[in-house]
Amino acid sequence: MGKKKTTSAPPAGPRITPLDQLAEAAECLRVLAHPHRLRMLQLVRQGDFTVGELAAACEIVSPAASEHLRLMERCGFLVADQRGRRRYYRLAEEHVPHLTAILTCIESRFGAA
Amino acid sequence: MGKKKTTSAPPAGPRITPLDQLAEAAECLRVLAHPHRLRMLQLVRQGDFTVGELAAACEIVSPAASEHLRLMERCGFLVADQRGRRRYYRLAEEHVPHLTAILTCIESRFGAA
DNA sequence: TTGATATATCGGAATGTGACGATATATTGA
DNA sequence: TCAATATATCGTCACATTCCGATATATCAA
Repeated sequence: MGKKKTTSAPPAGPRITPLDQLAEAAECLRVLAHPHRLRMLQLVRQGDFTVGELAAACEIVSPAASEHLRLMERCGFLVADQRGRRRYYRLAEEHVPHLTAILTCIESRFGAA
Repeated sequence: MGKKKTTSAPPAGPRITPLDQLAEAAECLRVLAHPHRLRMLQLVRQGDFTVGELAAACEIVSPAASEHLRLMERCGFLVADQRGRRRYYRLAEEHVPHLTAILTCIESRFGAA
């Protein structure tokens, strides 16, 4: 039972995260936990899209898409710039790695055409 | 479509997932989207734990922990075996890769002691 | 200007979730 | 057997979310 310590073993600590940090993480996950929002994220990963385009891709009306997009903008996942009467959404740079990780995980499990 | 976009991207498939699959994915994410459940998953990644141990680690009462654990068991994330009056939970083998990916993502963003 | 388009916002109904307390069941140990 | 422990279940309540329809605002096109 002597703990044989190999070189460069990862930190053996129990790797737990404070509960208030996990609460933040859970909030982020709740934002992701919606089929239309997931599809919107899949799309904006590949370029800019307008509210109407994303609504059509999700087969929902624009007002509904607008709310989903604003939610994701408020929590920092998306950024938008307005050009004329259109509003173009794209992924926020800082979240690209995390969102990519999660979307890749989902696609590996549920497939992507 | 935005014409200012540099459309040099190859016409690779838009990598979208059918909405009903995304609905399943969203359900899974909703299960994960809770601070106590996230901590439970962090713990059971490192071995088996009883309901009471997980409740203590989350600073909640056992009945609450019991419900969270049963939810994660029903959706396939956890498996349990009963030994005496204790019930030991651990990660379901088939979900280890996906859960590891997501927990790693969370820990990289929110830290883990 | 007028009319059409794109997006945003509001109100309300339906639904679901989580916390909580109380109780129930089962197993161990004395 | 009895009492204590470990876990499960139930009922209820407060709260948030989602969807829908209607309306509001802003911008473009003619």
